[in-house]
Amino acid sequence: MEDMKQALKVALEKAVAKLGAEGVDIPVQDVPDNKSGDYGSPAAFALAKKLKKNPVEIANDIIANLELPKGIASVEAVGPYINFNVDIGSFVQQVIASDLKAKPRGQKMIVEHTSVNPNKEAHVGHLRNIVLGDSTARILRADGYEVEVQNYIDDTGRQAAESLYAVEYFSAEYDGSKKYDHWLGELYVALGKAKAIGSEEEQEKIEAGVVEIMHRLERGELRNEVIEILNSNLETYWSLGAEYDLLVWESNVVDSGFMDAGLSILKNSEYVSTATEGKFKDALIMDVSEFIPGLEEPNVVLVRSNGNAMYVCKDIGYHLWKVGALKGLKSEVFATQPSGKVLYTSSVTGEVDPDGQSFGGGVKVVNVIDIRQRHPQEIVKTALKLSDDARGADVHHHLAYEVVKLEGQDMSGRKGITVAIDTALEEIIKRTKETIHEKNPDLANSDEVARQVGLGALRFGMIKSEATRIIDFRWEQALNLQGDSAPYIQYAHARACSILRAATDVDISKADWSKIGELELALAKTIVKVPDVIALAAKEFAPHTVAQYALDLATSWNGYFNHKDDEGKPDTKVLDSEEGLKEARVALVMKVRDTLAYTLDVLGIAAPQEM
RNA sequence: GCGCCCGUAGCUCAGCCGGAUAGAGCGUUCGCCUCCGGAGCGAAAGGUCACAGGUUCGAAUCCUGUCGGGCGCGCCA
Repeated sequence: MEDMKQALKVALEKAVAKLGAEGVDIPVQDVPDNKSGDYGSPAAFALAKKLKKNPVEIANDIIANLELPKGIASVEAVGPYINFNVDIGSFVQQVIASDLKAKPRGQKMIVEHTSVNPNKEAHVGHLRNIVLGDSTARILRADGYEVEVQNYIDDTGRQAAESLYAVEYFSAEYDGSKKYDHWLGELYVALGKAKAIGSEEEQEKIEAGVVEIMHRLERGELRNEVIEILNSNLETYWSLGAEYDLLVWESNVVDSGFMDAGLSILKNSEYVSTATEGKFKDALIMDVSEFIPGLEEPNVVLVRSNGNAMYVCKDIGYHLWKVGALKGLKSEVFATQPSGKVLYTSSVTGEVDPDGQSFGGGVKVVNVIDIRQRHPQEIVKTALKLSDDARGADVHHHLAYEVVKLEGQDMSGRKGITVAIDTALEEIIKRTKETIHEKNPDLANSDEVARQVGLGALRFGMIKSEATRIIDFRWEQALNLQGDSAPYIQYAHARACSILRAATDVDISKADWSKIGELELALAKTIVKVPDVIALAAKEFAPHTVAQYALDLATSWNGYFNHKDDEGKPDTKVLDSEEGLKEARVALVMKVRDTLAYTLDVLGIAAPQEM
């Protein structure tokens, strides 16, 4: 059905060819609401020079030579524009019958998101990452890709070490009175404070303690301690509806030899060399100047002159594995997630691709990482290019998102100036419960619905605008359940469900499509855009386009629902419609409901039937 | 200094691979439940699309420059 524009394009190109202008690309677009026609083309403008005629004349010439494709009722020239009217009945009927979902492509995309340091509770800055990543994964899946979601666990980093040392330093004992990661986060912040205000000896003591923990982490001695934190974090991620295929631990990337193997590969590149003189003497450096603009220094250090590899080498090794240039990451079952999907984890004691799984080796990797990490991401990307991978630059996409501020202020996990995801979710669900109590006190499963609506609102706020926008997290705004929000869309869906509950005895096979009109057509024209919207969002890794579309569709449906005639009386009452029209309208409402639910699902937002 | 991102209504944002009068939400004002759900709908008011050039039949959209704001550019992670 989305082929309508394509069909018009072909028809126009044929007509244009007859006029002596072959091989011209003819655009077909939506017609603005105030003009007559459903689809239109400004083709005449482009041909004016070539044919040496004025556009209005050309438009008429084209129309004279045009064979209307099936489903088009009429064509007219509106000034220089060529506008088409579809056959309303057959168009709407076809939209309703069409499958809006993409076919499988047989290609695997690897999406890495979350990747929160396992040392504290996740906050609303991380929320943006998780929601963006999870939505992107869902969009890619909807566009026909197989998607493997990975969550990278930095188990050898300083942050985890600080938190674990803080427990020791304060001789703290976990008593279960609060969530483990929250408890640990407080100790982490307290340790930072103790270090900042402590005496020199105290600072040295803390530093020595942290370093010792780091060594133990590197030796893998504290895996269980990290798992405890991770489990606590996972509760949060799962509560958001995010799930993963594989946890990849940094220490396992090293154990698997990917870092060394990656360096071996890179050493074959003419851009990588060991400096024999100058400030990088004895260090392994990579010349990135051809690939990354805006650097004063063209070289980046991969291995220090003392022989220690830079952090980015681990990332390079990991990514070479992601794209299939390295193999052999061992893994095993880690947990069963809320949906029942099994989560695997990298592990030295596991095996390569257990249970018939096939991890890694994606045609493309998408990394959801904040925009400040752009530079190291560029280095990884450059390394992939230099690794002789024929697919070149396109294998790596950094989905860079701007930071989240808190009431206009910078957040800081280190200083504890944050709002935890758990807290935000709890608050918004509380607010939603109040709203339900007020508007629909008899709602049966109100707790679950409140969770779905509250979570939806929270997620939607994170993806409704472009990733390149700074988000200012403000409570007043976050707790608002009206307007440009998920509840608005969910409400539209619930309304459609409400009608359909009362329409169970309607036999839609008795629909008389000749009875429907412009109002139904407008709705159908919005519905039919879904595949294009999903495809564009997948191509550009832009979840916000789906969010904006969902709002459009809900608006379109709400407008239809509330439509009144010239005397101010409702004229779109589905169930009060005459025979034939009623059935057609019910069929359309079903399509609206399904499409709203589908787009919400692609955004990871539930569509309750009542709210 | 160089590079990247952002600048559209009072505020928060869509629109940006060029097309017809620049669209929402919040806020303000007015109206709409004897009508399938008012978390909704309709209307009013609110815009030199930062500024200046350029390309084009046509520019919020593409190019150049300027001005504001943010971020990045380490033998840190």
